[in-house]
Amino acid sequence: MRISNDIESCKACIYRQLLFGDLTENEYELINEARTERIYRRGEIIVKENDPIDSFLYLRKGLIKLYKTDEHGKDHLISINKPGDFVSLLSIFSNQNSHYSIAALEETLVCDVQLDAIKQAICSNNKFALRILNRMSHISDGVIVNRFEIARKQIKGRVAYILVFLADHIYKNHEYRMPITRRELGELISMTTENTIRTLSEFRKDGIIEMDGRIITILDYKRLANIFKTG
Amino acid sequence: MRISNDIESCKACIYRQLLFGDLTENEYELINEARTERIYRRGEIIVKENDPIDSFLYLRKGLIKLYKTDEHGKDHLISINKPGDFVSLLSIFSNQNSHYSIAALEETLVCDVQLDAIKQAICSNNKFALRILNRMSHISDGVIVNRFEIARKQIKGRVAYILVFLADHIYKNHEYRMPITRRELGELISMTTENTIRTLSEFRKDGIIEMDGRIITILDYKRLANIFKTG
DNA sequence: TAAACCATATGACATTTGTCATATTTGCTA
DNA sequence: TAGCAAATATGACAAATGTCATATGGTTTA
Repeated sequence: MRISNDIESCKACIYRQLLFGDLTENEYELINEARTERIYRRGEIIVKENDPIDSFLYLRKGLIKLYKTDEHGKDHLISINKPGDFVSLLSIFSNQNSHYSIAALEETLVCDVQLDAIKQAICSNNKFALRILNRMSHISDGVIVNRFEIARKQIKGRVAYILVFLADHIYKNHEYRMPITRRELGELISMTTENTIRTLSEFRKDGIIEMDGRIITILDYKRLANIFKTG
Repeated sequence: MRISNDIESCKACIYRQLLFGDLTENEYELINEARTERIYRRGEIIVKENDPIDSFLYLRKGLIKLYKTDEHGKDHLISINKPGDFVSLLSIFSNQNSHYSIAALEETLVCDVQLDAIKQAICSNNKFALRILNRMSHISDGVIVNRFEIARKQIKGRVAYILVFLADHIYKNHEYRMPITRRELGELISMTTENTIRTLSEFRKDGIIEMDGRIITILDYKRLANIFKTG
């Protein structure tokens, strides 16, 4: 991880409008002074489970995984998030330590705002408070619906769901570089690595996808979407 | 469902302190005027998936299930909640329709506050805004951790998890009347009704629990907790 | 009160998923 | 660049879970 000094960049940041749009100049300056920018490389851990929460984090660029580690040391992914999903909101404001870990899946730019500054802004600006509540509703709903969709499907439906999720929501393209290993994909859908690989191979043999290492190409989107719908 | 007229009751309500404790008399009166009390019998639906959200709901008494219905008409339970879990917060403030249904598992008293009044209180009282954020963090964290615990276990661990959850969190007793059918229990742990029943029978044969219809008695809490820990 | 329906229960068997073994390829580091 | 560790891949078999059939008891409703 390295600290960035590109403080000017935030004047053009999408969150300036999306999240901080209602703040006055003064309030915005307050936030900005409590803010640091950090760059993480693939694989680096941004937050570790049980870390105390004293910052409000948001992604400016990149991709992260949210996960928990069980008592045997096995990881279980909860979600994959891109900028726009304010993941750190989930445990924030509960005055507790984080229930989750966060790690970078690719080069990721994270903004870190001291929680006290955010709380101050919430107290001085009511529209901002409502925006935070609104974002939080969206994010927790998204995570719960995702986990629900996975829980009720069998392995083919689960793999198809993730492949379509990455194509539609993350990369907006039928061809993309898979951001996680097969093992992590298994950890995301609560299946073993072997069966996850087998299912991908099956999709390849059936002509639904093409695989060249990490590069995935969805050849028959309709069929894939149907597998994911019927479970 | 019937409307209650027991408006006086809210002076002694636990939420008066827990959630509304920071409000001024005026703000509290505003909330109170936008409030209705409803009583639901076991089985009645409180909120239906896709209903527009225009109220802030909280349970005063009783027990509810949060669930989604899939395209085949099969229900999937997301959680079981008692007073203190403000479930309606989950989708609220997102300006959307509900992603979930809510139904009463026993006679349940629900307070319904017009969302506009809540928003007004958030805008006029900053401490209240932080309280709402705090509650929301807790609730969504709770649901996500629950789903995570279930996803990573096999059927015995899942059943044990729910039996312990009901004993420790809901009834605070090793003997209780199971609030859901075996089918609903299966829907909660994402397993078939048959295998859910089989697992309960196995626990009974092994002397871990006793069953008399709906009445469950945990005989060997230690062993049950161990099954739920080891998966 | 009888009939219909649903919840509980269990067996037999099919299907899905996990485990273990093994091989090859990829990517990282000394 | 060689060597090592991890990722990808596949087969054989074991274990877990689902499906279908059937039975019984309880509850609701005509």
